[in-house]
Amino acid sequence: MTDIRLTNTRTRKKEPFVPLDPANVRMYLCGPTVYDRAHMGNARPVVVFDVLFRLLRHVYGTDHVTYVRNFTDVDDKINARAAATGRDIRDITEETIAWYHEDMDALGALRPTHEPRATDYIGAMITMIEGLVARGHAYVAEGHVLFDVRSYPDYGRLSGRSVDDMIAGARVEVAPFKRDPMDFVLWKPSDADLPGWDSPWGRGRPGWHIECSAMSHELLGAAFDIHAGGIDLQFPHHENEIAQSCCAHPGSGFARYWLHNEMLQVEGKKMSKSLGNFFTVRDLLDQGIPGEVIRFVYLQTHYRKPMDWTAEKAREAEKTLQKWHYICMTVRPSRSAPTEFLDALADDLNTPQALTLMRKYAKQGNAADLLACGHLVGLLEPSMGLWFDRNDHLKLGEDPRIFEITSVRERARAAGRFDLSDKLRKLLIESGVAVFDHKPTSRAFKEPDALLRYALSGANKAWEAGDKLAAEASVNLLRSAGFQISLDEDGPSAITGFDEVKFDKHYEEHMEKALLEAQRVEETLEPEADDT
RNA sequence: GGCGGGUUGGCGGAGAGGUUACGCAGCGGAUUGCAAAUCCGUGAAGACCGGUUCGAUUCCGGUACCCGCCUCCA
Repeated sequence: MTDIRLTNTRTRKKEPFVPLDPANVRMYLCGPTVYDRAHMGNARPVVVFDVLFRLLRHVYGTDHVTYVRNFTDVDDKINARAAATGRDIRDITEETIAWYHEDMDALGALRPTHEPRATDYIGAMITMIEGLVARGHAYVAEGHVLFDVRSYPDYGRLSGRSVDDMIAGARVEVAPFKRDPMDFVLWKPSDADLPGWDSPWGRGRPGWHIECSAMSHELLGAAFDIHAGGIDLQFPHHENEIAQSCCAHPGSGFARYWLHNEMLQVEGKKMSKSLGNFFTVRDLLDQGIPGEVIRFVYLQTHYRKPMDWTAEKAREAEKTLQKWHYICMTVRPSRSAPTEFLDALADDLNTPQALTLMRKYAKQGNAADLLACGHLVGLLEPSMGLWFDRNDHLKLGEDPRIFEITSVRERARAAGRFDLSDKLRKLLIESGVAVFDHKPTSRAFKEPDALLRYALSGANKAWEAGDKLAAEASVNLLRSAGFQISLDEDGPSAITGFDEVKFDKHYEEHMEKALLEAQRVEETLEPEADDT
């Protein structure tokens, strides 16, 4: 069995991963507060811990891993959003959850086993808080219930700070009713305008932190294996979760391995609205950057290092994935990924190393392993590769006409009739098919870009040579294929748009013509074939 | 002020106390009837100052700079 090693923030060490129960490995990831589209930073933990989920399923068995990722759908940010827009809170959270699913699905993240909503667990939170009060770890003050950090000696251990240190340089909110400035709210009163639930302390709502403690307890038990999230959650969120959970369930130990991913930057700077480099996953998807490409970029940086999102990385990733998809088009994945690949992932999720190995397999032409590895990290999946098909990279043979014409071309080339072969190639390219001739064989697939390259360079060359008619012919060809382009005194303009429907129509018409021509060529070749 | 992370060749980005990371770009070459592509080779690094060591980019200490958290934040 693959030995997984993970860096545990709690011990600051890379440790062998030993689950409490190999038949039910349990992990919890802090999910989003649902009031807005997920931004690029939100998506990083989702993707990297999705790889962990996949690895655990691979090692322990698909049915032996329970993965919980919550939705925090009660929070003052949501209330503020509702107040600002006049919308119903439930509308906002429902819509945001649907968006979240759309966007994370696009990134190839598997849905967790459970996606609990905080508002469905208010009762569990109240029970937990009652327990904390009963054990003397929490106290009621002015309608609030507060956690007493001094009652938990290990408070600060996860983040490596002591209560006294924190207070020293701190700008903590010193509410007069707090026994200690670091005490945090478990329950707070709601006025009539705010969402609220009846509780022993009056109508109110939970504070931040308690929802994760309650939900992880309900779904995973008092002790479970992995708790993950962004490093920014280390303090105070995770620290407070530990304090609550360990005090509510003494001796349980709560989560055993704490994993934290480093933060995301954009072009070397912190992502922020004021710098104008703030964007959501949806923004990138809408720009036409496929989710699979975004995922690849995430995986190319180790999760415990700061990651920089750049347009350049996306371009490189897209190129690599194009190549890989092409290589894998006709193969089935090998039964299991190579050991070295699993070892890379098992070594604290070394995804950059894993991708390097995939490059190696691609270079070796080892498509079966490449594909198997891809599936293990959520790449090259049929559902994710849709963008590849959407770009009309259809495999050889998928359109039987391309296959037929290509066969005729191969025979023509074998017979030394390059004139006939070239004629057919031209027809293919003008139809919108990319053609690559190799020694005896040839491959071809539908690809608008091939026509674009061919006609655009043709138009430019003709224009420079002063042949306006030829330039016009090339431009017209492009137009007929759905490319928006104009021709004026300065020559051909840049492409300003692409109409896919128009292209498909163009493709169909030209393909029929090319097929007829191929049949004619075949007749020409026939006698020679018989003579030989 | 406290806590934590980072600093690798033109760019991205790993591992390993001593041996080529790898990818992109560059350069050189091969191959190809043409187009497109493909293939091979190759230079280049580890912020700075000390220490440990036969030997450190890799371990230890310090300095500088960058980033994050300490207040809602993935």
